[in-house]
Amino acid sequence: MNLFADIRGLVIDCLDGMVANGTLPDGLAMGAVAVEPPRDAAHGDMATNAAMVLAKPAKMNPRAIADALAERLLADDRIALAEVAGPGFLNLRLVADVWQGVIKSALSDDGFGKSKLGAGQKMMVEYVSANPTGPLHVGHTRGAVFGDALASLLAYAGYDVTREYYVNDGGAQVDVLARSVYLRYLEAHGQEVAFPDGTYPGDYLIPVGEALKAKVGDAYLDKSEDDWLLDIREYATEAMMDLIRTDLASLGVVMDSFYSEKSLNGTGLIEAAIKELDYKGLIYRGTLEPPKGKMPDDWEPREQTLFKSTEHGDDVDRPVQKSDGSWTYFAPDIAYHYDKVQRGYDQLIDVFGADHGGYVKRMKAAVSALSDGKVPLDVKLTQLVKLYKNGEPFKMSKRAGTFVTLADVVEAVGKDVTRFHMLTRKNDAPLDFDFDKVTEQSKDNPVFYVQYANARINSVLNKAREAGIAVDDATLAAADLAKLSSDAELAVIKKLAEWPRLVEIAAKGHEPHRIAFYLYDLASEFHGLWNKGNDDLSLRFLQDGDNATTQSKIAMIRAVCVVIGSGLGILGVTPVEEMR
RNA sequence: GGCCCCGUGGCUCAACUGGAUAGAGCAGCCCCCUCCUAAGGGGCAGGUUGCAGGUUCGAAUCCUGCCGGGGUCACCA
Repeated sequence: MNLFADIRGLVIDCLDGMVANGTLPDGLAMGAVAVEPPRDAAHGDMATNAAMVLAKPAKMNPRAIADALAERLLADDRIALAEVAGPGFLNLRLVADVWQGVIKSALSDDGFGKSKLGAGQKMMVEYVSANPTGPLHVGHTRGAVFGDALASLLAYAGYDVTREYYVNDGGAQVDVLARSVYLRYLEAHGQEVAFPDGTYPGDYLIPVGEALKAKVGDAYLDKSEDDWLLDIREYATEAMMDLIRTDLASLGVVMDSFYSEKSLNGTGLIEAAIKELDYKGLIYRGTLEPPKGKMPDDWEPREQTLFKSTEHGDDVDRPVQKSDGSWTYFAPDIAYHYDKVQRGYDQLIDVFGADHGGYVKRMKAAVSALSDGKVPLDVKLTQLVKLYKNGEPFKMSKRAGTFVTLADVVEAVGKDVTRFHMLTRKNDAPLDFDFDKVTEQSKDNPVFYVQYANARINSVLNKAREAGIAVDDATLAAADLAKLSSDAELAVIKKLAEWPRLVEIAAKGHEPHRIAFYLYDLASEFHGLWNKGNDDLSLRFLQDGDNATTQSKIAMIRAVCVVIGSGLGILGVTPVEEMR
């Protein structure tokens, strides 16, 4: 049940009726007609902009449209009041039992708020995709949390979602990894080793070197790189992916698939993708201009194979082959996205770190070209995470050893806090992460605030059970909900009614942070009502000696609990039943 | 210099994608605990949405130009 969608449907029906009897002209586009919660509760329960959007195309006075529309709406028994306000808004007030029905729906629907918006469209969310050369750090953590919550949100909104990780196991960086592991392997054999520039000196490779020794013994000692590079690369990459999978699991992130870059090499897939572009006339040999304004010292003109990405919105054409004929990094990426298109996805989302911002236009150009503009690609960039400890910012530095990994973060503050906190900001806004503040148990910590609401509800449920009152959902859904008629209670119910609509807005915008903010608002309504019970005993949830009223009130807070559970579920956060 | 993102009370951020009087939290001041967890709630104060134009019934939101902050910029991935 989506009350706002229902009422919008009613508005559209009324407008159609007005077209049918000649009040409105034919052929009006109704798409912009919206039914929204008002910013100010004094304006009523819902507002529609129908009169204002239609005034111009209909060449009519908005008030005339609004008046006629109001008359028709009032004929519906859900509408208690419809009045024209401001520049032509039509403010609606609904009869109380419509609101009370929201609770029934929340307690008995299978997934109140679940939407069919996506209509089963195939959607791929690619995220994390960190190089398999080491553990995940804080930046990856944000991308992982964001991508994962977005995927869950889309699934909740009715899309058929695949979560995929693109494994960059085909480039030079995995050779570097292999050499670094080889050094650790020598070290495991008791040799003194130094880590020259261009190798990874991190401690995390020590156990990999030791494990390699345990596996192959001295087989690679005193051998040239040609003898071991491929084997060790394979071995080390697997070890790193195990590490990464473990990191992700500790965050509650589970991918549907890992797609290997290496699997594109030597299989003709890159060639096929480039050929497809060539077929569309988008591949040519040419020489790029040097970048404007900033001339690299060692710039020299080179003839390369280029992709005419400018025809699909990019600023300059991009090389797919280096001057020596080998593929650039971009080529397998094109092939990978071509594969996504061929696998039949209707929409693609890539989640990148902000440092990949320069990559967005060419990737979109590639997908646009390869799908003939049919498959939209949305690239979401997650901004920097700024770390604080004791209120002081501290920089991450590999050299100084202040390298903060995903595992560090999860260990310090836990999965739930990490996830929720990272979703309380839009993806394109920088995020402060203060190790002390995020675990603080107070109101300025949204994680806690929402969890506390949930815990309070559970506490009341327990008390009710102890008092021998039935509080299972079926009983509650059948309670006499007409008893919920105070303004304070209706305010909570109205917030609940927004949930299905909010899910759709968040899903359409690819904006999971809206879920976090909504949950905070909902918790706020709940805490407010709770406190009103201190002054006005009739607002307390447990009404001594009046089980029927108690059950109706508990039905309401149980509905809050259901929505908090669904919302936290989307964010990947476990609701707590008790604070401690 | 080109491109991308950001600029909203002292601080950190929202604003339902163009809607009504721009909302929360923190910090400040004032109130509310014999009572379902006060780990909470209520109130006061605080704003020319970086600046200047434009588009229209209507702009924090869209367009143009500046200013400031961040990211990124050929044969790296």
